[in-house]
Amino acid sequence: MHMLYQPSGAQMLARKLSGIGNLLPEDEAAIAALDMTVMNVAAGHLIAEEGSSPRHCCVIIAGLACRYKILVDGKRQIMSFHTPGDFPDFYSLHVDVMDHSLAAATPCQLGLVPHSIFRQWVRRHPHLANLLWRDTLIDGSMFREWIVNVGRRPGPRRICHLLCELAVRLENVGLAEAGRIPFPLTQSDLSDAVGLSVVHVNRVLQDLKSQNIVLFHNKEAVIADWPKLRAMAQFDGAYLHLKDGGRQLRHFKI
Amino acid sequence: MHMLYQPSGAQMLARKLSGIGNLLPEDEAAIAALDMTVMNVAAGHLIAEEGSSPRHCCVIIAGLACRYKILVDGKRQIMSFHTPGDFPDFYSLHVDVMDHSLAAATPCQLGLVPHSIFRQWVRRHPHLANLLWRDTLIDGSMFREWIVNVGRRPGPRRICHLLCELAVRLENVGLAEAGRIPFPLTQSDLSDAVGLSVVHVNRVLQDLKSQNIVLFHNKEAVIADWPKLRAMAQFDGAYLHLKDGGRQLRHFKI
DNA sequence: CGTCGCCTTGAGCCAGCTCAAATATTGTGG
DNA sequence: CCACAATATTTGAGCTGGCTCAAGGCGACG
Repeated sequence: MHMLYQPSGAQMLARKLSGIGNLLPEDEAAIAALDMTVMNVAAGHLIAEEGSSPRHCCVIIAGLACRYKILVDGKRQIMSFHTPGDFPDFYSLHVDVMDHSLAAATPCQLGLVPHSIFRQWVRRHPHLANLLWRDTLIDGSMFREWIVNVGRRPGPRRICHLLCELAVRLENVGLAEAGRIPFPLTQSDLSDAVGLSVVHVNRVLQDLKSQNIVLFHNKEAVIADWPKLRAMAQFDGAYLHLKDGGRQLRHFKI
Repeated sequence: MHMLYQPSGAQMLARKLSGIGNLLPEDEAAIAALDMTVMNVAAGHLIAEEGSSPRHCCVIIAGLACRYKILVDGKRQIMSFHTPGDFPDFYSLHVDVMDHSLAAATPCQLGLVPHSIFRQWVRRHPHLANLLWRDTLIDGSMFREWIVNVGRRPGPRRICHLLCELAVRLENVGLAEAGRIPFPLTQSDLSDAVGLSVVHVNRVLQDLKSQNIVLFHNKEAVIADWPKLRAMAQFDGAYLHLKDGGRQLRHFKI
């Protein structure tokens, strides 16, 4: 993602976790010692399929992944996006069968970690285990906010809200700078995330451009007017539960 | 809830947990030894407020609770309902501040358990801890399905899906019988849960009645035609991750 | 330099909305 | 047990945000 220096999986994981809580030196050591198999997945390809039972969890090193379900009439609903540092199929540790699919929304680099390693962590590092648990609970918070978004916000607000969330989360792992975030999604992905039609999403985006709030160039979103975007979305990032209320963020204060 | 015999909080909790996994004898003992303060909350009253930091978790003993957020324009979105045996503010154990409100949708009886007790459990009973973690992850699964419901299903399907979920979950804790479930919600609650207007919900419900699929009498829903309701909802309960795929259910096979 | 995926635009339509008022139903105090 | 208030449901009518269908433009990539 527009970086020369490519952080490792362990580094991304540490960044992510220290964004939502404190890592003890012992936890940092455990993470640094993590031996993950690196794997590349092409855009659109499955990482874990609905109905399968993974034997490992993946940490996203680079790229953007998403969870989704496909309905019988072919409609798709995306339920979350995952940025580097996330470990979105962690829940397979405690839940036997995937009830949704996980795919690479863009080309992704993943680190695979066998379940057994994480189970060991949980046993040996209770503090780290609590932080992992906290992370899965924050995941739940994000789902709840997503429900609100899709259930009660009109189209434009919905899209703005999603942009706000992505901006804050990306900055939190050091992947956004100067009001500019990687934004490699197609309008069709976006529409499946916010529960609108592609055509409508297109029209809303044009509107945002014409109001000089967000611009899209070259797989990046340039957030030209963060206060306006935030206001339009009625965005309050408390639900992300970042350490210190996200005060360490430079561009996208929540 | 239309029962002469009123199970205790510990009993409901044990039922709930054994519906999603196996309890060891040691776990059952820990649950039975649980000393909770029983408390009643009137319909519509808050159990835990957005922005607060509870020092205890509550177990629902009787009644129906819901999580929701209120938007600045006054719209409300309900993100989940909670039936007896659930412990919906468990996440306050690992997340400092409530990012949504939890309220009694109907008169509720709650058992309050101090955080310290649950923390002790987690330390001393790793098997039980994993089951609690599993429960919070299943909560996440339900949120994801709720996103799909609100994001991509047309109104009637949405409402049917919610009814299916409630039916299965209530039966799972022994609170549904003969195709009949307690259904104490107002149409306004329902509308805030599915993201539709009250008027529209009313019309859909009338339609369901006229097709003889579900009838509503006296705070109960009589599911007159489960296969039809299930088909209408395109309901697949896999996401509830009940033990044995929910095969122990008698009326509402998932 | 063709082709494939994505974005854009136009036009007509409809599911679900809002507003408003009538009619149950439930709860309360006397 | 009744009267009255408050809450919930129902109905009608008109409107609109977002949908679908269909076609055209335009990059990117082999």
